[in-house]
Amino acid sequence: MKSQATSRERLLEAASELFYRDGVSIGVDALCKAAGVSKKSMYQLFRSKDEVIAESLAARGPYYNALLLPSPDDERSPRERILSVFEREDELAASNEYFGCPFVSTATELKNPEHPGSVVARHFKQALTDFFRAELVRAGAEDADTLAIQLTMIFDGAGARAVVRAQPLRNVGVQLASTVLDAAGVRDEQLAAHAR
Amino acid sequence: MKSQATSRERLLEAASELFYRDGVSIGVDALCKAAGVSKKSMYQLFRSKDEVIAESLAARGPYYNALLLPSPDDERSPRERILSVFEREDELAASNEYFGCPFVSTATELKNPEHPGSVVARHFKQALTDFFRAELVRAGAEDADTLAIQLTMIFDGAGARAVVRAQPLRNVGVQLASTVLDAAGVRDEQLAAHAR
DNA sequence: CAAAACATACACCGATCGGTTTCTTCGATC
DNA sequence: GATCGAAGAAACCGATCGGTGTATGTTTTG
Repeated sequence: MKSQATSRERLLEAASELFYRDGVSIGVDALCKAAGVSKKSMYQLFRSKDEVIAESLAARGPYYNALLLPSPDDERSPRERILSVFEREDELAASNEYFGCPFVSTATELKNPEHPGSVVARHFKQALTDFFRAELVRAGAEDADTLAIQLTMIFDGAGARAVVRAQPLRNVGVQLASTVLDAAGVRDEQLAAHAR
Repeated sequence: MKSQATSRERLLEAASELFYRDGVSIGVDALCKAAGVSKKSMYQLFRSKDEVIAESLAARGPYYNALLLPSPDDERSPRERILSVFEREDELAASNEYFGCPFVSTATELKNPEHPGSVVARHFKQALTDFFRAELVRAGAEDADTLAIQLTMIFDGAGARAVVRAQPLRNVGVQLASTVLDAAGVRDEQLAAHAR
């Protein structure tokens, strides 16, 4: 027993890290070596490298959501719950190992929007938008759809800043999101589930 | 004479297009074939493929700026000049051949922030921020530095939306930028060079 | 203990990678 | 018309690409 995780789990975990850190162009040999799994085994667990890309990205979803999103029993106001996402992202970006949202990065590298990995990325981004939308609805905001998209754009814009390694100014994303919520009349005092 | 452009020009132009459309992983052979230049010639015009990447990106800068930024003798208000950038981006994104900002895309693929191409990308983003900042100063906005960064983030967030091919909702970036300018008190009536 | 199932290491496949070299062809100069 | 340099086509280099086949264990199962 070299580890209690299955070959599949080790493979997906190594893939998540390597594809994010070094790009999806990293070779299958290097990936298998890092995972401690033979190529043969990999190819009978997955049909192709592309499938590994897509599945490792999909597996990253819940983990990444847990990092970013407030827990469901976090009873702060919708506004605070939304802003906490940008605070989390800001913390991540400060850690020097953050090169932007992994889903956007991978989609950027894959180019082809039909690639299974791109589909996963699109779904994840929609899930983030859905989270924002649900909170905005709870807060009673008008035009929650557009606002949710705008918040997602701010999130990815902050990610792009990390990608190009612009000078790290803290909390710019949080401030920007605050401005948008202010303009939309989403305030702290609004109680959850008390949407007018 | 196969074309009036020099080998160098043809190479950089083909590189700009192929690296953007297919990614920087595209091979040197394919690049040279597309440019109608022999590998031999390429390697005596440039030291390495990495140098071609950086120079083709740098060459794209002025062209891309001309596409996005209003001309200096465009006499609209700073606010309108700023918003026009997001309108331009929105038009680009609608064209189905736009996969996000080329500079952010390339930096994402390169991973290494020390790569000459990443340096060029960082400079370009700073130039865009500088444009926003100059307009904001002209409009008399407070905290022009932070606002300029926020506008750049919105720009790149809209680019990320194009990358993941989210459902194309028009003018979301423009609206978002408007909201931010409204909140900052940057209005149309403010005349250029009449900063308070 | 034997048999079957599995996972390993590793050679191998054709293709392509970034980069170099050789040879040829062409056009300008004297 | 002879000479020279620039540029093109293409072979070549070792390395690596995604993917497959084989042969040797190592477990699990009966």
